[in-house]
Amino acid sequence: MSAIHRTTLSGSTLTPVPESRKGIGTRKPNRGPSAGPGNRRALIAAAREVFAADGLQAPFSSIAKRAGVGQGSLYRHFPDRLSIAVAVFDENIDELEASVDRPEATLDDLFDAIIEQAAVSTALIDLIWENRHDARVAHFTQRLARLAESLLDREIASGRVGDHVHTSDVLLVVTMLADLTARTDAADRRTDARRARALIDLAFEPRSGAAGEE
Amino acid sequence: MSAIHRTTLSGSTLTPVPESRKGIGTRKPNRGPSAGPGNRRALIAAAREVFAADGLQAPFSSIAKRAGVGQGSLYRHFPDRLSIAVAVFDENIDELEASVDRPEATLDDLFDAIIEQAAVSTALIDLIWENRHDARVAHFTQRLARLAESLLDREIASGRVGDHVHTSDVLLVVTMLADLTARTDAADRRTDARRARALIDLAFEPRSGAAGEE
Amino acid sequence: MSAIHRTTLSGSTLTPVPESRKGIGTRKPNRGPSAGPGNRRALIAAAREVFAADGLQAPFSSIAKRAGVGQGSLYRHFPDRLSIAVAVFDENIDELEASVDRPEATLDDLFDAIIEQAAVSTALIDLIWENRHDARVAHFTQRLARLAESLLDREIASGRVGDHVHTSDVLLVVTMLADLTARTDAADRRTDARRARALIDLAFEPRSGAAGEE
Amino acid sequence: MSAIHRTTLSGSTLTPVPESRKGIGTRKPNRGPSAGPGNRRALIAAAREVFAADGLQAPFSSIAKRAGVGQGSLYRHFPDRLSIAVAVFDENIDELEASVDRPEATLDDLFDAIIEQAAVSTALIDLIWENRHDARVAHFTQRLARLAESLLDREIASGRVGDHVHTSDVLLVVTMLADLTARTDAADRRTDARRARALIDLAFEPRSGAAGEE
DNA sequence: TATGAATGAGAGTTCATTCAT
DNA sequence: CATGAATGAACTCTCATTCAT
Repeated sequence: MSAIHRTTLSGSTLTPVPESRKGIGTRKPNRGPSAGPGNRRALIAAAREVFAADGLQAPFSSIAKRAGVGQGSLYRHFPDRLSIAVAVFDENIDELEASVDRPEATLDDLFDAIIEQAAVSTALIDLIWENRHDARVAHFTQRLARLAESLLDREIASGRVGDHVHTSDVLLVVTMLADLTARTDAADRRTDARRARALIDLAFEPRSGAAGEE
Repeated sequence: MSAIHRTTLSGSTLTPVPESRKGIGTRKPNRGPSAGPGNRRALIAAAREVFAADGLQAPFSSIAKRAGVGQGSLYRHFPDRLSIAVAVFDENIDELEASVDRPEATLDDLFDAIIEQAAVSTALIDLIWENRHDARVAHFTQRLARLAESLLDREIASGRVGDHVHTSDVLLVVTMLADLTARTDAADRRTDARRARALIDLAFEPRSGAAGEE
Repeated sequence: MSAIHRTTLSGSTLTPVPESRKGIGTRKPNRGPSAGPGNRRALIAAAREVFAADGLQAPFSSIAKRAGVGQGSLYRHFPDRLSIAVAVFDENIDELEASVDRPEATLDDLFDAIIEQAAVSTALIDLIWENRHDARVAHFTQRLARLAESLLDREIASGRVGDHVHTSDVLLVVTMLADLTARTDAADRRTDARRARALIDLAFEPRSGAAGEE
Repeated sequence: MSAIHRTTLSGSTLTPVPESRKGIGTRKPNRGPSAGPGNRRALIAAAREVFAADGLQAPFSSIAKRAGVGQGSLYRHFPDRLSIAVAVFDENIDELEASVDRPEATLDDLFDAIIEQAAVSTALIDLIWENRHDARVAHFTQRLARLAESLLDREIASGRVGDHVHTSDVLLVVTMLADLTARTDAADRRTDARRARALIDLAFEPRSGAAGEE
């Protein structure tokens, strides 16, 4: 009965959205301004789940519903799709930094983390690349770049990666990897990811002819 | 209170005659069945443009409109989104084969051709990967694979590519490349593509241990 | 070639902003949630009229239009045809009970009331019989049965109806009568109904062999 | 995938219509004028099946499809819904006459035959009563009346039916019975029909006070 | 400030009817 | 005269956004 409007081509319906038909007219009491921060967190969490399950084009209202929050509040906190998407992905980068910003972390760790976030990453990638020029987005392209750069420097210094590799290469590869993993369904994911990683390793390894770093 | 929908049979169980159909419609003349093939071609062309401009989720009706064809005809020729997408991409693969199926063609030519088709390729990729298991799609995954395979064999034989590379690697790379190019907007496209190609070359080149270089 | 549907997020994966919504719309002001109950009543009244005039298959949207209510509100209150039909018919049964649930009421009163509701009853009957097994419908089959039963008991006790008549007979007769009256157009309605009632009287009257009349 | 347009309230999908997607463009050869009568017969048979399976509001085109005939031919033979419905029901009355127009036939036989035709009879009844005043329909109201009359006369003469019963009563009863049977689903059909028949018998039996015939 | 109902434009799909072949 | 593709209006249902409470 639902899902008629869904496109024929994408059919992800992971979490079937509670469908809380609690009868019309039972209105949650206005909890007042103090609910603000809590609502914001709930909305971000809900958006993450909804985007993961239904993609970036999921009904905006379903985010509010899943967060247990009024539509109005959603609009207050996040006036458009991009703003909530940015909030979600900001958290994602937080995670990324948390798991990668250690002295002993390697590029491989970054790739692992990216693959880990695959489901949400489809959206991430779509977002990053499509809105590359939006101010709100630019800032986390930079965060990602910073991350990539520090990892890369270390890897090159340690000789595990050739100095022909630039930060932009890493970002390129992150993009591709995220994309690839996100598209692939669970069954093939591991295989495809491994294959891609192998290619990346080959491309990144120090080149024989090069003197490296003296 | 008066009967708004009078029916053909005058009883309410029967199909109401749409109010507007009674009027003197200024409808495009029925060009007859001979319009069929032309319509089909127009639809595919329109779909290509529409998908390229607005993505795979562009209003289905806009395809009909751009093709200058009735909605019904669109549905007759292509009962769902996938079927017209397949038609478009079939043509794409035709082009691909045409430009790559020569004895002297290289993998680089394939990559060039893919990048050339970038705009439409977003959709292509979305399609290929999301409907990987649909019979209609499977067949051109195969066409693509065949293409990749013959090119790869030749490249390996000529020593330009290492024999550690498999057809599936080529397909992976094609996917990633198409995706990347499609997302990138015109300005950065050339730069990004060149960078990605460079990485691919590194990953594909014959490995030192092999008989390749000395 | 130019982007017809620019999206909120500026990327093609996101929801396009409908061209028209940008313009200065002359849309009816949002009267707020307080309009709810009024809307609901208006919708039921409109549905009654529309169903009566055009049958159960009248355009669903025409109900909203006649009620002066947005389509969305119609769907919020009544997610499908059956639910609004049930609401209408529930009111009908209310009326029926109001006019028949008196100590001095007779089966004839019930029949009169049914005939009175004839126009809406076509739909009623179609509904009751076609969705006999739907939970929402079952409940008012029961209300009707209860009504019929209490009337019947009284009639039999008073000797006006034979005890060979069961509640199910009354329901059968109610169905048939409603159907008949609904189909008949105004001119013949009175005649046909009278004739049918006469037959019913004959079928229901106490049988000679029974203890009824000495 | 289909059936979206179907009303929520009616869900009869007995015969799922072959769905002969024989590819677009394979056109049956024009068999010339000689196909006329055969087509007509095929159309009537198809209409009977389609109406029985999907009701009177079944897609007009599905009749042509099931008959294996072009839409144009359908329109040529039967310019509107009523005309083909009339043709179908004419055949029905033929059958009725065939099975009832014997000296030893009784009203019960008529009722049996009507019940037998139940599936198609829904439509029949809808038609007869809604278009009672259309010239094309009037004629078979008459045929039916003639049938009823001759049976009734015989029954009254033989004393099995009271002379308080008129032809119009029989027609009324036929209508009601057909309607009832048509609506009822297979499981309850027998029970309901029996119950109704019992009531009819009571209503039709010779009345005690009446002197009968003599 | 939070809530969620109200609003209506639009997208997808069906189907009556026409008409070139 | 048969065929069946073409046409497009109509109908259903969805969802972004506003706004009274």
